[in-house]
Amino acid sequence: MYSHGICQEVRIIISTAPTHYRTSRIRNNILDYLKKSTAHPSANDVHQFAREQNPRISFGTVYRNLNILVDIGEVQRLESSRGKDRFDARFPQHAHFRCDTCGNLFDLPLVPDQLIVELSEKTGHKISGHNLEFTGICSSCSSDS
Amino acid sequence: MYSHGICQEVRIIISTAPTHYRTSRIRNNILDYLKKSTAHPSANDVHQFAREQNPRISFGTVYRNLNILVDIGEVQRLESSRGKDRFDARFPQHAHFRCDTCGNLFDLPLVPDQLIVELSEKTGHKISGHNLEFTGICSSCSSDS
DNA sequence: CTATTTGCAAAGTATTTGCACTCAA
DNA sequence: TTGAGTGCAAATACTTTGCAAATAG
Repeated sequence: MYSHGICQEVRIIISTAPTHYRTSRIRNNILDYLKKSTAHPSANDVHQFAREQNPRISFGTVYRNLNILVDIGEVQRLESSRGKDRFDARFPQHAHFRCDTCGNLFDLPLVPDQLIVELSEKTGHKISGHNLEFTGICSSCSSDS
Repeated sequence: MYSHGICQEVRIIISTAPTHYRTSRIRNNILDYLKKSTAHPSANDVHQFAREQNPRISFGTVYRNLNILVDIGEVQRLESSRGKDRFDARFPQHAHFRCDTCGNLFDLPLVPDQLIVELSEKTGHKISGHNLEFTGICSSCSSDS
């Protein structure tokens, strides 16, 4: 250990998160895409879309932007996808159904607001988000058999 | 490409899954542990528990057994955990609440049977499973502040 | 005996991160 | 000019898999 005098470099990093967000064309494009899409795209889907406009856009950028959009509440992250998150920017929020056979993700006509009020009252927890997924066999797959 | 005569080795593997399951002490222990636990253990938790009894039990074995238990319906896999699955063997099934502050997972008094009947009727999908998670700040964390 | 289960280590998959550079405000 | 955004590649975290040895029925 060397010491050349009494000066030392001291770095204290409190937080690496930005204090505010700037506008970014990529982020806006991603949000538009998610708002228009009904397919609940995965990060990979978003990446492919973004590359159609600018082939140099990287996975890192896609993931960072998706995390920011989730962070600021513009996008809902659907975590139930067995190792692959999906994203949904369409409101009002709703629940989803995943078909075990074809893998498709469908919207369900379940608006959880009332449930949330009831559960908050019963438990005392402040509920601010949800991730509601049902699974089974979709109507199309079950009529095929 | 070489051909030494007309004989070829042909392997057709239809499925690698066993035709039935044997009893396994490890698997039974894991199931007992999950039935008794209220903490919604992760695969890592299960591994640690299993190693208390036999330190040589590997992650592969734990994951394989958890997958089998989910497969045969003894255990519910909670996928909403941001990269880390958790497991629950307590029935009747229920919904969960995850605290964004302390990270704990709580049970919610929501029995989805009625919901499932309604949604099946409305959509025509055959709903057989679910993964219902709400998020926010738990009562304990919100009273701390 | 025969197919399942296991330990071990290596591979796989989805996501995050460090760094230097670019860009918006 | 300053801090946020980006591309790239490497790192991380969790889970699965191939193989030979052990084990249940």
